Amino acid sequence: MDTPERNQISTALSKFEDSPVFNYINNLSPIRPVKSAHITQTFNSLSFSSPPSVFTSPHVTSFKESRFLRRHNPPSPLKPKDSSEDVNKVYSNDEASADSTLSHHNSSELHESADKGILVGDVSIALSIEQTKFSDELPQSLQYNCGSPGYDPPLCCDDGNSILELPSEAASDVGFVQEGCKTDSAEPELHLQGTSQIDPKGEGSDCDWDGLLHNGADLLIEEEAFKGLMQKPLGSSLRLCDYVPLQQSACNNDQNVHMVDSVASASEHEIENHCSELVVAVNTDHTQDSLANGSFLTSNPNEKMDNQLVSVTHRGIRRRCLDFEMAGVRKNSDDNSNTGSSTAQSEVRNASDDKQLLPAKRNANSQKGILPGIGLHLNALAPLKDGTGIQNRNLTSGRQLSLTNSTSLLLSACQENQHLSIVSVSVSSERELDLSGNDVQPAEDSSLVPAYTADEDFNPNSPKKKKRKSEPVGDTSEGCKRCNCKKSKCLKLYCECFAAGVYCIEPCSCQDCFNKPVHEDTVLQTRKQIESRNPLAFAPKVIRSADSVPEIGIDPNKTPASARHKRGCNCKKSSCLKKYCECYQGGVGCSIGCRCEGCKNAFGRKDGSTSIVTEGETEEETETSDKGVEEKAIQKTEFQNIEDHLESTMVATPLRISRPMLPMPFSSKGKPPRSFVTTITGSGYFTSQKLAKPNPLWSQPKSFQTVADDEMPEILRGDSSPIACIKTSSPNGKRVSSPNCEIRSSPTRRGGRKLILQSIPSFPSLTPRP
DNA sequence: GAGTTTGAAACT
DNA sequence: CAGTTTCAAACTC
Repeated sequence: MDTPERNQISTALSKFEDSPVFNYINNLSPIRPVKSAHITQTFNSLSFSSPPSVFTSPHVTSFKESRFLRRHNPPSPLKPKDSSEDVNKVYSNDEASADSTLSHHNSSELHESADKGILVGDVSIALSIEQTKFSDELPQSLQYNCGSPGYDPPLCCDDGNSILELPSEAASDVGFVQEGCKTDSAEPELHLQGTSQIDPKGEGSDCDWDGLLHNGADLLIEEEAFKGLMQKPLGSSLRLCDYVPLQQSACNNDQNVHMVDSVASASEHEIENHCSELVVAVNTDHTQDSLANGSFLTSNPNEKMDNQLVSVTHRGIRRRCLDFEMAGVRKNSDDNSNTGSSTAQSEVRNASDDKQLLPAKRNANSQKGILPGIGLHLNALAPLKDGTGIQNRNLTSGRQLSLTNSTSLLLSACQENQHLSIVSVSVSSERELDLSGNDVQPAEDSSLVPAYTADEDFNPNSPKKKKRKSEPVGDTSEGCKRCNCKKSKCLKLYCECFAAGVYCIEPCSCQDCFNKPVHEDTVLQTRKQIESRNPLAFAPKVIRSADSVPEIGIDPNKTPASARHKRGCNCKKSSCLKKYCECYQGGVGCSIGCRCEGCKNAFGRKDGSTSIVTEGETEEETETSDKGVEEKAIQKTEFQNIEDHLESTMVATPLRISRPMLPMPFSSKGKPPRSFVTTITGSGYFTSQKLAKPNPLWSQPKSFQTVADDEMPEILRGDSSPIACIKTSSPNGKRVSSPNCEIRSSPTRRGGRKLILQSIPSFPSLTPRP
């Protein structure tokens, strides 16, 4: 049974990998045939699982990783490490000493693996390719882990094997393991852990664990969560403890190990989804395990063992918790960090931790980034003009996965950005690519420099922030500076940052700002409220088809103004010739939807004469009435297309928290224009915040084109109603462009087929909420 | 930097 | 839905 099952299991695991979370859930159910999971398989599965977890909460992994990194300063060189191991380490760290030995290996390995795993997860989301890579790597990593130089990989392998081999026990254990592992692919980890546990590896790790425990709130949180889980399922928890000792006492306790793993994995899975859920799942797992391994439960001589178990469980929990925590942790961290800079805070924490722990900040960052992905990125991104730059770098770096890269980059780049990175990641690696392309493009180049600097800064972590602050990158300076809200608490659309879906950061001069990661909940709630009123509230105000000219499939000419303001302006005194006019500010011509008086918008007048300035040309052309009509028709069609894209994209993107803010150099001040610009390209949507100022008229005409690249703060989007994609008529009857749906501009916006939304004649049905 | 203008956002 | 108020950016000095 065992051996054959093992094979099956392995295959099954691979399957699971495909849909880790779901699989995991399934696995949780005892239904699944018990399998002695092969270590390798488990590893693979783990790796795979991680990706799914990523889906749930990629961020979490990142955190874990970061933590691990910290912990592990020493070893992690092994790239391919089992996430499981890492996880284990983490958990072990929490608890401790006994596990520590194991944790060591694990930790180091975990770090890498975790990172990878995280990355994988992210990647999986974003890129299938990356996933594949990870999967590939994972196995290797696992191997490495097992035999990883630093750590005692072999042991793990052995353990795993032994476990598998174990007959009766193994069967039961395996079953558990499988369940747990399955989803997370924790098996490998478990095995590793078990092995590690068995072996004294952990010793070094012990220290790490301790450090981890100390490390940070994250760890603490995890631990707490873990503990809570453990405790809740008293039986299970006890079991764990018991098991642990047993394992130690009884070297073989593969079962125990399995148990742990299973639990951990299960917990992890759950964690990914929800902490509470995780806990429950864990409990269940434990119970099961305990049931299966009654002996283990009973025997728990050594706390260490318990620790191990706990650690193991923690791992799973951790990850999930991490993910889960990410939000919470972030909050916490944010709170902490917030003191300094809201966005940076979390990053800082992580960074600090990471720094402490290890050199591989990247990983940590990436990890962090992943976790945080939830939401905050906006800030990170925003401040960045850099964001783009970062992404680019990532891309350029071509590290593992674009996602990972992006995440890592974001993280590194923007301390706060981690969140962003996540988002971006979630979106897709493609974006990054696109971004890179886009970013690279024109306008931002100028900004890029600063951005890069910022990025670099980010990499260094702490320095990043400083640099940012200290260095106002050209664009960034502006970008950095965002709002100056005094009464709105930055929780209203008055606040540019909030409106842009970005957290306020240091550069902001706002007072009583609540638009910080610390107040993420508040921010999200507020957003929801606002969106409930106006689904497009956070949508880019200006939808621009990519630059009309280049892009197109559509005649550039036809697109008078490359873009249109979603609602249209209502200018009375500015004649739409000043930034008071959102249309003008957005570098787009006024359209029929505008209620402006005396429109003289250089980009195009609403009367149709709108000078449509082809973006490239920027100049307004006098309108082409003909064009106007055609455009409208086109726009409609395009719009629909766009909507489709948006919808698809929206759906795809879990959270759009982050918007990379491109630092658009705006006019003199250089602040990004209020309105976001959304460019729709065939490839994707990007919404840029204000950053982009398309207008040539503006300080930077290029920005326009390039600007489009800005990604909307997807975070917000995510939060924001999915509606975004949908075009809706504004409440006012104004046109509403799909805000959220940001189409990622292809790397080459221009080049890409663009859907030009310009003026949207009407958003008929789609408008969800007028 | 302070004050004014402007129009969007929010409120009624 | 319209009118009013609030708000913060844009602008001016």
